[in-house]
Amino acid sequence: MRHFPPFSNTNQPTLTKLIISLIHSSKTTPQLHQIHAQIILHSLSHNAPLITQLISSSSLLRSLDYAAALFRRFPNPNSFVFNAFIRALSDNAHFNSAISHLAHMLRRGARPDRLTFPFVLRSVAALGEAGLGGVVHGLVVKVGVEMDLFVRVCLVDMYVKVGCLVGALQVFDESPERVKVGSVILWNVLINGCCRGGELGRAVAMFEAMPERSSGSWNVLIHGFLRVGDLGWARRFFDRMPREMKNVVTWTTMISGFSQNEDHEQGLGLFRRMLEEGVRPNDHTIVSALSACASIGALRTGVWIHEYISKKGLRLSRIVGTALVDMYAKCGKIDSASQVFEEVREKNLLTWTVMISGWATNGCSDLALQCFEDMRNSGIQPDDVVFLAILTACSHSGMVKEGLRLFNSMRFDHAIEPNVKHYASMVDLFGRAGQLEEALNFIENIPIKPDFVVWGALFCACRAHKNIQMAELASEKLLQLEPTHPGSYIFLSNIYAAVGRWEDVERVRLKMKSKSIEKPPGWSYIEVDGQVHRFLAGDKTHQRSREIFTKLEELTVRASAEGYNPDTKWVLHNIEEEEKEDALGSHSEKLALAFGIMSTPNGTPIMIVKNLRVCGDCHSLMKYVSMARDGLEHNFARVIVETDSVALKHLIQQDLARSMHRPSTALIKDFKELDMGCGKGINVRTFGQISLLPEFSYIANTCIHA
DNA sequence: CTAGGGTTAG
Repeated sequence: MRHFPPFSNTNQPTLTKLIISLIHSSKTTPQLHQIHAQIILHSLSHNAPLITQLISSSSLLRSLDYAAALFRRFPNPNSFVFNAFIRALSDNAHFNSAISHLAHMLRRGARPDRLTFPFVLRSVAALGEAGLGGVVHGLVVKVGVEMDLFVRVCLVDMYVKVGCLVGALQVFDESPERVKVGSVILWNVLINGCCRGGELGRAVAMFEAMPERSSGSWNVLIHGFLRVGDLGWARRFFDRMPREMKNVVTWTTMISGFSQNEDHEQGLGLFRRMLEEGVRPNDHTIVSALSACASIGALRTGVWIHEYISKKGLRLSRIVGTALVDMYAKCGKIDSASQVFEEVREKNLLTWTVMISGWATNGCSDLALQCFEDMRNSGIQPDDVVFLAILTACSHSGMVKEGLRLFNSMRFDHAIEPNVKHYASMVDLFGRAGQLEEALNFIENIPIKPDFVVWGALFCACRAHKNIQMAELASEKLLQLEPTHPGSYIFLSNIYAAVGRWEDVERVRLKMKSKSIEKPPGWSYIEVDGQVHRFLAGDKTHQRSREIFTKLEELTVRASAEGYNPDTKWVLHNIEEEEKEDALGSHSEKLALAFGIMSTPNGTPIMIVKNLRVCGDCHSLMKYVSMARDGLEHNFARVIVETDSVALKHLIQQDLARSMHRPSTALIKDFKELDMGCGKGINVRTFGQISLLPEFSYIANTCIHA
């Protein structure tokens, strides 16, 4: 924009219109600066419409500081200027400020109108301030704009979001009939409110009663069912929804909803169907699909989505890029993750966090630390989550000093108050390194109440370093904190088993039984030709069940011929169940792997063991991985273990992830076996991801490369 | 006299 059109002989209204259209077409803040300069040159800086437009455009371009400067310099802002600025504040999450500018507006004698309240109400909703909501509602009535549809919609929405369904219903009921009939959106907002308030029955009733329905109504209701985990009803309404009404939002809602309810396969199935039906995915869709891939380790599907993005020439946005990095990292393809990471322009904190924890969980602690340094050098301020990732990297690789340094730097250099997860990570850091006294001392000095995970970390360290007194102390705490958690008993039993106190093992087992605490069954997934199959222990429901069992028998025979003897020392014996499973030889992971081997003689079985609960499974699992490798021409198998068992996390982490860092020393027993099974020229590589957060899933990948 | 807009995919 070197040359401005000759303005001298243009009259003012035309000029204003011209400049407004120029502001509209601006794509960057510097362009706005140029236009602003011209506005000043033409003595138009008191022109309210122009400044209004400049404020909203700079807000759109994320330059709130500039918008604020424009607002402050404007001598007597009228309601237009105020409205634009309040909206800018609300759009940029400055909710308190947005609300206080309404008061400011009243003091300055600018009259709020039907376009002021929506953004103030949105801010109130975001803050969840029910009391403030009532005050603003009062003002709406006082100013006399409560019959405006836009305002009403925002009022209802506000009441919904501050958790006041009664208020929302009241505003809706008070709305004149013509408004209710004419406005689908008012219904949608209220149906959404009923869903959020957990009143699904009411939501359906309103849905059936409304005069006409557009896509949004269906989407809101389907989303409501998905949010409460009712996949069945979500599906029923989705199927009932007319085909031409299903838009990107509908499909994305379904994909991410199914995935968030742990049905990642159906989520991905829906994604495929969506493409078949010719609906174009957007960033939201891609991210949901990728996150489903990451959860179940569906690498092939993930790669396919990556190829789809490239093929369609879609720009690798920051959010999609971040999702891709995460997917590759969680599927164990850390080199691909790193490659994509380099391609992402304008990385933000999340992008860096994903990459850093990717390095950390894939066993590359020094690269994680390096990445953290790079992030700081690029001027991005770390938060509590990055620190958790980086502390994990330290504890995985035995860098106690570095971990302690970072922990202190977090508090003193960055003023980030550690939370319970950081404390757990520190206990893990000391404990893993064998500094048990330091770990215990640390727990005793933390300012908040240590939770199950903190004591669990100490316990696992005690077990690893065979300190039975401290282990008993820890497991006592665990039992106090979670008396019904099977893990509490398994912990205690394990430590007794480790030192051969079998009568104590039995005592714990009986105690557990008398309280009828049981471990829930584990299940396994395996991806074959991009299709994910799921198995339970002893599962005979698979179409090719007979073949699978035959294959499994063949593998079992071979395993024992190779001298495979399950080491049950670490297992909490649930005799009946174990015997049953062993007799059938049908642990879920064995079934899955047998199926994988028989289905992909030349391919890459990727197996996912889900919700694994018993420590011993890990052992047999490793054996089967090595067998899978034997059974494959390509000498490559991948196993992903997902569990919420703290004990198992630590076992796998110690047995697998650790040995990666010290490949030459102290290979754990499982590992020796695995190593032998692999034979010459095979490079065994393992990596584990540990999360100390119980709500996070745990994934350990094992790769055996030729 | 005039500029500016709402719900649903975390």
